[in-house]
Amino acid sequence: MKTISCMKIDEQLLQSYGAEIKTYKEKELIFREDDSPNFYYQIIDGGVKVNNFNDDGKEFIHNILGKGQSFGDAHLFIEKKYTVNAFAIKPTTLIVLPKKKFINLVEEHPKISLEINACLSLRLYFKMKMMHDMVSQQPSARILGLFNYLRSYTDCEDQHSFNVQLTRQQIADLTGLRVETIIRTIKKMEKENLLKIEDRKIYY
DNA sequence: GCATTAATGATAA
DNA sequence: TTATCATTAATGC
Repeated sequence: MKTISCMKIDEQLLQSYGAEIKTYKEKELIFREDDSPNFYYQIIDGGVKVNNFNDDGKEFIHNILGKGQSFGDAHLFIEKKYTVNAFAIKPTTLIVLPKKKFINLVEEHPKISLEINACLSLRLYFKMKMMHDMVSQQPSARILGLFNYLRSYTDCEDQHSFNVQLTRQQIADLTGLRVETIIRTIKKMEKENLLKIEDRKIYY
């Protein structure tokens, strides 16, 4: 079966609809909780994390995105405010298209509309799979669930050599576990051949 | 040197 | 068993 990957929208096309290039510094806010979604965002270069904070002020990361990926798209089809924040985690260049123009683009390009549908569906599918693993008490199950989810995003589906480009702290914030638990668990998992660690980098 | 990230040990819940 | 706290080592700028 041919998988429909999450194709980014052609940058030229976006620009022909009036998209702008925006740059963000590390740790700069892109949008915050309760903002009204007004733009389609696609990453040209850099990285973005989507998170929020619980009552104790602890961070929970919902997602970390890289080059070529879009975010916040689901909010453009509904009238709801953001429930999360988005931050640049490194110097980042985005291409940004206002909501109305995005809708125009989608209306005039049914094929792209279908791709966006497939993309959103795929994300939902893997998110649900991950949620299933996340309620597990076993730290290794949560980590595996997260890694499977992350791998589903990447184009390069090289089995066994997917490089997890997250710090252990970020993995902890994504799984709701402590960083020490992550460190100790992934070492155990390496011994069980569930993943590889080379040069402190995690390969799954 | 300083900041960040990773690793490890001790102890409490 | 995991969280928490403290400490130390390694890494990158």
